[in-house]
Amino acid sequence: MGYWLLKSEPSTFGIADLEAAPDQTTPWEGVRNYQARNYLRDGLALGDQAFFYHSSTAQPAIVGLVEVVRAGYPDETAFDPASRYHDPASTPANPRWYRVDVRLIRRLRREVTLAELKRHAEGLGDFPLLRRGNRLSVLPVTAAQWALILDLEIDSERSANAFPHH
DNA sequence: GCCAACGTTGGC
DNA sequence: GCCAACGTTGGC
Repeated sequence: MGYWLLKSEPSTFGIADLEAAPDQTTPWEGVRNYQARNYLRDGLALGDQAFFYHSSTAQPAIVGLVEVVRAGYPDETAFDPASRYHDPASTPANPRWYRVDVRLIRRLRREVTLAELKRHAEGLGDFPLLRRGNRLSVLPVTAAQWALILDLEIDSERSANAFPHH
């Protein structure tokens, strides 16, 4: 099973919006970056899990867990001139952009903030979210990173001790 | 194909 | 609101 991190600005679509959505499920659409598109089209598989991350907000943080309930398929918002995500270069015959459907597994018991993740940078290893200048809105997470972050959710001190600095 | 201009992202 | 990072566009 694969693990991922999905960014969203809570002012656009936050964890509360997902909670309120029918079946707590939403298409993850509007992604207009090729690398992120490739992950959505080719990487995220049915049953994969992902962190729901709030970006561009006062306290950037991982706030929930979601599951992929439909693997990559064309993002039809690109075909719609009325959509903010419209892209005339994408057509039904030759779609340029893709989306997946995700369903909420649960909110985290507490938010795991970006600042906290940075404090555990050493234990997390090469984590794309912490890379300088990172702007990818869909990014892969290793099984070890997934497990460490879920430990942080429960007990940040214990997790810090489990991955000590020198 | 190069690269300057421009737009967007996203932390602070 | 600022600004660094960086992807995209378009002239040449």
